[in-house]
Amino acid sequence: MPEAEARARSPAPGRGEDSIDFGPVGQTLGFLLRLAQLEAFREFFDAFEGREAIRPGEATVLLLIEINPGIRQGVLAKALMIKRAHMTKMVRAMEEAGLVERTVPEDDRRSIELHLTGPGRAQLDRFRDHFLGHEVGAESRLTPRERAELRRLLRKFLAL
Amino acid sequence: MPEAEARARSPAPGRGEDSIDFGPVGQTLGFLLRLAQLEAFREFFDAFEGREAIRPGEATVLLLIEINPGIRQGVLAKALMIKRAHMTKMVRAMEEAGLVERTVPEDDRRSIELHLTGPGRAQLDRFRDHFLGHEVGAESRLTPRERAELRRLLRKFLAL
DNA sequence: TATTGTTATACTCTATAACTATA
DNA sequence: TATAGTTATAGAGTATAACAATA
Repeated sequence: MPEAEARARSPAPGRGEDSIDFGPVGQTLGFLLRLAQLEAFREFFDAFEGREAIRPGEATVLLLIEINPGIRQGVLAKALMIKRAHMTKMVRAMEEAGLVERTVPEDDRRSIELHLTGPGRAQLDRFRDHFLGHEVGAESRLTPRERAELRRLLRKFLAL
Repeated sequence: MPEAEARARSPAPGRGEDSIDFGPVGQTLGFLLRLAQLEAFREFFDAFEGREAIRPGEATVLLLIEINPGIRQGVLAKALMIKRAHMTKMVRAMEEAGLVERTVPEDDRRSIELHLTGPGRAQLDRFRDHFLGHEVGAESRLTPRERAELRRLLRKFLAL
């Protein structure tokens, strides 16, 4: 395996043979949030390794449609902070895959309401527990109390 | 301005005329970190609006080279959790822009050490205060104490 | 054999703007 | 005149693999 990039499963980003001083950069929320998000997604992909390839974005969309049946595309896009153009492509692909259904409501025929199909529900059932149950950062670093506090602070930051 | 996407400067992601129930998804760290990072970057770009176009990634690289003179490309890439191939392109562009200098050390002639040039230092001086001084989430949502605790938890999560 | 940086390729994500159909 | 969704295009970012030089 001469060039497998090794998927650097090291616990710390910059700790190895060579260390690095992050200085004041390492105290800015923007920088910390970026690294933390990368680390969280890496843990996610490691956890789903070998299983069916479901991406965080698509999984989230399915879960949100399930819990908000008939939600409109634009509302979903705004909630996930992605552009409507991107949401269109995403939802279209999921429609072609037979996972979601798109219907035009009578009261506003410009918009499109989203519902899960049978297969969509079935796929959700397959990954929901694993997806929601996978606790990021559970590997010793943060205590359960700290994880809860981190969630609380992020939700307040986001005004969720 | 018929289609300016309005840069949705709303305080909350999903709060508007239409609301959305995030359900259990809104309690997962991965989801919260992703949204928080997007929000942080949006605040960053809003704050730098109109000023010279410096991107967070490049600014971070300059700041880290300044504080770790002679740091090798690979070490920098690992610390920032980006691939070496991407770091190559980034650093090459910055070299062409005259901001950094790349030298081959005697003890390991495979590697490349990075230093700031005069112009690189000058550009750093121009944005450093604004970049480091810009406090993400300062707009009322989190108290200074909460921001400090958030930073602490993220650093512990990242083992920084 | 392994590692550092490089190049090339492809795919995802994102940003922007113009377009349509509705409102 | 504005809005919801669409389409097209371009640009970042990222992943992957193969390669040369060096260790």
